[in-house]
Amino acid sequence: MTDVTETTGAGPRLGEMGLENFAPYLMNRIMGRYNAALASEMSELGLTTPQMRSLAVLSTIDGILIRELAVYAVVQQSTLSRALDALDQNGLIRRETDEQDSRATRVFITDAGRETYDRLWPHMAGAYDAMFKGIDAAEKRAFVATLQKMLRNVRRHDF
Amino acid sequence: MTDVTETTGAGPRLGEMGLENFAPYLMNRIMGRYNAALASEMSELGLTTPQMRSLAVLSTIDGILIRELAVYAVVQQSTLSRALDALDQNGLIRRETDEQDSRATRVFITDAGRETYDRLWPHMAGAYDAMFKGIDAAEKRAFVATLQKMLRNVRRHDF
DNA sequence: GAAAGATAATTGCAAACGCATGTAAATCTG
DNA sequence: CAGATTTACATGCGTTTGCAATTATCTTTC
Repeated sequence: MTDVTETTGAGPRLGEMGLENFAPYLMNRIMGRYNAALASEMSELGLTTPQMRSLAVLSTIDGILIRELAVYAVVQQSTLSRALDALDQNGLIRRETDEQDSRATRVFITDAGRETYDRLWPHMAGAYDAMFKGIDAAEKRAFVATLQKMLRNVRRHDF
Repeated sequence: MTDVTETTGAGPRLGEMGLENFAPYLMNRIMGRYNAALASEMSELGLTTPQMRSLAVLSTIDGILIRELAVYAVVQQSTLSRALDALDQNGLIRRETDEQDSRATRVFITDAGRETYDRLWPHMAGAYDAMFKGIDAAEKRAFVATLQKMLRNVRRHDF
């Protein structure tokens, strides 16, 4: 059977398959809203998006290397470096030179950082729930499984 | 049954459900790579991301209002305004005051713009195919259907 | 139908971003 | 094992972005 969402080669143009069937368009629209809504709520907590993401990642993987954190948080390393400066100054994280490799730096979340994360998380959870409203557990599971395949397709790191 | 991806209320923390099961994280990672790869290829064509998206949207919905284009292209209106300046100067689009409402402006893609779109599209199609490698038509359809529900959940416009 | 309020697009300006470079340390090579 | 290359992180600097204010027009209200 023919599938207009199959673009291999020159493929169907966007006009033929329609914007609303083009997954990257939909994903950018959705994440645009999700990120904008969250950024606006974070500004009330005095946090930028890179700062929020850093805390969120560190809440699950503490003591990570800066270059790894940049991948997880989906921010450029130079941007992350400055975000970490701010978090450091506010006592939310701590940087420590790696023991094996003195070029590398590990980042640790502090108790104050965890407290900030605790205030931050309900906003992320709220945005998440809003996004999945009316989508049952099975559909959500299938959706996440596909996302995991896609990430494996496009990522440039082993994580 | 319990579902750790259900975050309603205070919900499970990110650490409990795991980053790799948190859809917004996965979507940001995937779109981060998709957009970065595309942006780098576009720079060789002398186009920025907002310019690329404008042409892509206009290829399917021509003569759209600027404020609508901003929504479809997922760019701030002030950013779009400047992107349109550049596209205009390069003769790829044309701005025309709306007939009913002289505050509003409609944007049209020119023949040169369509030619640029024709050179641009294979890159978008390539990134799209890479992203969905190993994902069959049925899974893709289900995935897009979920995305459409999600967009309806988060969008602030009727389109 | 005039005044007040809302909406469309642009633009000034400060902040944020990303590229390229710098510095330091590790690894690879002959 | 010395020199060359690569890698980690930070930072200088030019560009881009986004917020807020501006201008112009439309809509509502009394």
